[in-house]
Formats: sequence, C-alpha cells, structure tokens
Amino acid sequence: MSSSDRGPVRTRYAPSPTGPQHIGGIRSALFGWLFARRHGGQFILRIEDTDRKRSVPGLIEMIQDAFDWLGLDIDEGPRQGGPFGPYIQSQRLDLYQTWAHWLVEKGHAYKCFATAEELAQMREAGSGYDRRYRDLDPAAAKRLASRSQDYVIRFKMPLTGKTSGYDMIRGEVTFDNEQLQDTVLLKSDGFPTYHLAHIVDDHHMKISHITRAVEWLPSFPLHLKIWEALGWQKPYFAHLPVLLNPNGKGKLSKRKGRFAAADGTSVPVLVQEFIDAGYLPAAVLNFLTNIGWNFGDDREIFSLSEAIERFDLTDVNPANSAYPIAKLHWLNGQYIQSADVDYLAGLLKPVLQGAGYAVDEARLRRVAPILQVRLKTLNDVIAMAGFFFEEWSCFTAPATEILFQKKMDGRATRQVLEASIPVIESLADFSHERQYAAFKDLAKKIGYKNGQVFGALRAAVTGQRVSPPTFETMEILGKAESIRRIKLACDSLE
RNA sequence: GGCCCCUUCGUCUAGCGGCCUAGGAUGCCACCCUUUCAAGGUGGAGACACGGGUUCGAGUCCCGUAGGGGCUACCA
Repeated sequence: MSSSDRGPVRTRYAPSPTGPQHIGGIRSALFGWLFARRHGGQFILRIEDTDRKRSVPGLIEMIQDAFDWLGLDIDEGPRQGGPFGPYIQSQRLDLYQTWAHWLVEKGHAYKCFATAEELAQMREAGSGYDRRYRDLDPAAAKRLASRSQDYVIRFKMPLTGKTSGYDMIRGEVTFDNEQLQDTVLLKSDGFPTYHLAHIVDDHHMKISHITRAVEWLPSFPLHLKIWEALGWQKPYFAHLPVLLNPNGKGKLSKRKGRFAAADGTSVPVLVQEFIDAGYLPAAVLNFLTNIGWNFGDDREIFSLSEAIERFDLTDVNPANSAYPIAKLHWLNGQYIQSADVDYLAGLLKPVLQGAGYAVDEARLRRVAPILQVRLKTLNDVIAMAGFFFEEWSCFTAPATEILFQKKMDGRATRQVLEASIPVIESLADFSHERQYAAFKDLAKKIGYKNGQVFGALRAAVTGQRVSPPTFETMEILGKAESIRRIKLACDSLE
C-alpha cells in the first residue's frame, strides 16, 4: 500500500516494559519491521512505560537484546536515538499533558473528579463510568481543581452515531459510539494512558502505519475520534492476528507458556527460552513469518531478505492461529542442516561448554559436519556428541548392556571387540571408508553380522546406543583413542 | 451480558465465482535406503463448522446459527 500522502513508511514496535519479550509481541514487531523494510522505511522502537505500577526497570535493555539476537535492526529507539526522541514515554510526560489539556480547552475532553470509591460503586452497578463530570460547569470544575482534588482527564466520546475505520487486514470496521466510554486520557498522577500517549507519539514520530495486535481493535474507534479531535492526519492501521496456545485455546501467554507439548518438551515462549532451547535466530524468524503470512510458491523455507521482497500487510491472514511449535523444531533442523560449518561450530561451542565439556575447537569443526543432519536444536549436541569431548578412564555408559548387540552376551561382545583392535592397528589409512571395508571383512571372518560388529564398536567408542556413524566417529577420535576406549569397554566386561 | 473480530486436513497455510474429484508444509503411518539415530526418497490417512440464500455455477459473495478469540481498568 502506498503512503505517499503520509510521507515515508515508518512503523514502530511499542512494548510496555512489564516483562521479558514474548514471542507474540516479537511476531507483531516482525510484521511491522518487514513492512518498513519492504518500503525502504524506518522501524522505530518506543517504550511505553506509562504504567508506573507494572513497569520493570532494566527491561529496555532486554528488549533491545532480543532484537539484536534476532537480527532485526532498529532505526530509532532508546539506544539508537533519533530525530523524534526521547523514545521512552516516561520522558515525554509534558507533551502528553500539554495535549490533554489542549483537548480540555477545546471541549473534546474534561476533568473528572470521581474518586476510586465512586468508580467502584459504578462498576458494581454494572454500567461503567456514568459520565457524571462530563457536563460539569467550568466554575465548579475550577473550584474542585483549586481544592487540589485529584482528577483525571477523560475523552468526550460522541454519545450517538457510528465510527468506522479501515483496517488493512480486515477492511472497513464499524462500531456504535454509544458502546464506548469516556476513556481516561491522563491519569491523576499526570501519566497518560496508552490511548493518549500512543497517538501523541505516533503523530510526533511521524508513524505512517500503526501495526498492533487485534486486542486493540475494540478501541480503534476511540483512537480514531481522538485523532480527529486533535486534528491530526491519521496513519494507516493494521490490527495483527495473535498467537493462541498450541491447543488453540486462549491467547498464548507468558505464564501458561511453559506447559508441555505432546512430546513432553516444554514450549518456548520468551525470546530467552528460544536461545536456551538451542534454536537459531534465522529459523525462529522464518517460523514466525510463516504464521499468518506465507511466502507463496509453496515455499516454507526462505530468508528474511527474501521475505522483505514480498511482504505486505494486506496479505496477512486475519485469523488468529494456534502456536505451531512443532514446525519450528523441523525448521530449526533444516537450518542446522544447511548451516555453514564454522558458524555451526561457533554456536555449538558454548552449548558444550555450558554442559561442562572442555571443547577442542579443531575437533569440534570436524564433528560438526556429521552432526548437521542429526541435530534439531543446538542442545541436542550434548546427548549426541558430548562423548567426543570427554576423557575416559573407564567405560562410563550407564549400563554395560548397551555394548551387547542382538543375540550377543558379554563373552561374544568381548570377542568381537578384542578382534577389532588388531584390525584398527593394521589400518594405515584410518578413513571411515577403509574402516568400513575392513570391519565388513572382520564380521565375515568371525561369523557375525555387520550390525553386531558395528554396533558393539559404536557402543564401546561412544558409550551410546545412538550416535553419529561409528566409523566417522572413530576417524575423528583417532586410532589410539578408539583402541583405548574399546579396551576400556572390554575391561568392563570382565 | 454487551460490542468487535475470526472460522479450509490435528496444526500452519494456498485458494480472492468456474483452473478444486481443494494444493503445499508439519505431525502421524507405511515402504525404500541404511552400521544406530537422523537425513533423504516414495506412498498413505487427513479439511472447506452448520443452515439458508445470491448465481448457469460457491471453499470463494450475502444472511443466520454454532464455535473460537478479544475488548468491556486512573493495564497496555
């Protein structure tokens, strides 16, 4: 959608710093970001900390970090600065106050002196605020104000008629004005509510397209009326669908987030949880972009820059969607599979170190390629390949029985393992191809199946029943270490 | 309760009146490949919420019903 009449495309993500970054919020931000990039515009981060009770200090950095991890660059924001700062609402209080009082002067808003008790009574009566101060005569209002009585400023919502607005995703939406209350614009502590603050900021920051979650749709008409009262040109609006819990019941929430998926694993919801679970930022981005929007051409895997070329808010599916977390698992595996080896090794290193392994980088670079088709998350490396980075003084597998292959007892297993040692010693070329040939010969010679010999070796050398291919593993381990581990396994069979 | 939004395989989606005996992906199942696990290949089961219209023709447009989601704060 062109916006030449509204200047360059400028979108923003405006979280309230009340908790760590939630994937639902990130997805909304991503759509705004994609749209800005598609049109060569700017993406702004603005912190909406107007709720003093709920704002958590220190969270701004965490929000920035989340964007950094994902690789979504921000043009203007608390860290980057910009021509329309500050980008933190608590630092722009005078602006909101000025406009709130301007609206009062112009008759679009009024001071309301209702006490908390009065409000509570009205709530109990079930009809909401009854606009009792809407038509208070100016003299009385002045008298109350001079007694330094607390007041809020409320918007004078039209009592009749309808308000409709255009949503880029759903088209025209119409509401009855009488459904809306005289919403508070400025609280008694001098802080604005969201309704006032975002409009003042979006105007002053020259936001061209407001992208926000659907939960804002009910207050869309209120906002439209405020824009009109202020006499400012309205931006375009796109109310984004939201993520529902994996079972489709209820909005995806931070608190309910950690329930178990079908396979028993917990569902990541916070950005930090994606990092901790070993997901790649590119995979997470691809995953999120594919919910509510699609690339076309039946393509599931695409880069962010490819998405930028095609993205449009008008193509976003208006329906909310269940959080399809299983697809991320698959996608992440695909990204690991096609990742650059050095990049992958670089990501794997801290994971292994975090699990207490001493990582030899050269070895890790050799291990990474044989892991690529096997890892779904970075964390899988621990279970799959931790043994590469351990010093063994004895066969450490939880059960010696893992050494036993089909129809084999301890004696047979030992016989196979002992017969393997001279085979290894005899190999001048220790490549996995040569090993394969040599051990096939051995199996034939001693009358065992390939699987029995290979499996016993696998267990002896890795301490696992499931591992990367045995011979490639031994090639990396080296002859000496392979033999050493096989001997330790034999010892355990004493 | 009132208001608003939404509704295609379990899930994410394609579909913008005839190309749909509804396509892709994931997940699931089977087979193939195979030294385990994966990966890869092939195949399979699996959906237009329901009821009315409009139209020569409806998954696609309209209305109703049902279901789901959201809002209804001096929270965002």
